[in-house]
Amino acid sequence: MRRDIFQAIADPTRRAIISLMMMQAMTPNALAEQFNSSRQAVSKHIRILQECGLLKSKQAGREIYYQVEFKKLKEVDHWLEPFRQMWEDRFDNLDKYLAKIQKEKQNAKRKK
Amino acid sequence: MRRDIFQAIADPTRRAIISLMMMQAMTPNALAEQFNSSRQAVSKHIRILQECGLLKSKQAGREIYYQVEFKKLKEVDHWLEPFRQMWEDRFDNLDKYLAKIQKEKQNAKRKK
DNA sequence: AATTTGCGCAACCAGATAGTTGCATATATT
DNA sequence: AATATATGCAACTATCTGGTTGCGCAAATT
Repeated sequence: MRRDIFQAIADPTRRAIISLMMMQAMTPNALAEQFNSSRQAVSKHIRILQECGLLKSKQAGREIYYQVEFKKLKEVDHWLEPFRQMWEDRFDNLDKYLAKIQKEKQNAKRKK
Repeated sequence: MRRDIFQAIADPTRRAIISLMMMQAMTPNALAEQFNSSRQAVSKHIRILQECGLLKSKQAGREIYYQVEFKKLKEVDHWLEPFRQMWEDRFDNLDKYLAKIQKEKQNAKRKK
């Protein structure tokens, strides 16, 4: 069973959960009321988010408050890091690359 | 069929493809050689990446060069944006929040 | 012209996933 | 003590996903 953060945020409902819980911890019931989903469906999402470390919980009587562990999102941010400069580069190197390939091929032919 | 960028980068093979193609465009065959996966498996990943706009292609003879459209990754970056300050905040507001809830409940009781 | 190569497409399959339903447990409320 | 509430867990189901296999087509090589 894969259970990494990329997998966790792939689901739109789970992303919505994270957004909803940005400012405050919430209980499963309170969360479920915000969606059309059933409590159990939401609970399953909570479990997945918790298993990958994106949520932590705190029991308060019979209620359980869940809170987002934002630090975990750094992993996504870190993965994006090397690409950040790429999407700022204006130029399109594909054409240049193809031109280079083309030239090499012709050189190879010539040698034969 | 869901086909958004979060779904696309959820798969580790697809993330590896994006990383591999960071510096240069590649053909499906060249890509497949870098993995244990078959050409068809890789081709399927390529299709998914293309469908969500993360790859664009250019035919060169019978070969097809694919290149990452890094700008598309901005969408992920943008989603992370509001959380960025959260993971820098040191303090844990869950305990404060619970204390507040607790106090409110006791006030409610007292009124009765 | 015949063969090889690079590629996409469609059908099929096993395993994962999201959701539902039903049940058990512990804490509040009455 | 009896009931209501908040929650988790397990079983079941439909759908999605990643992979394989087989095929066809177009470009390159012979």
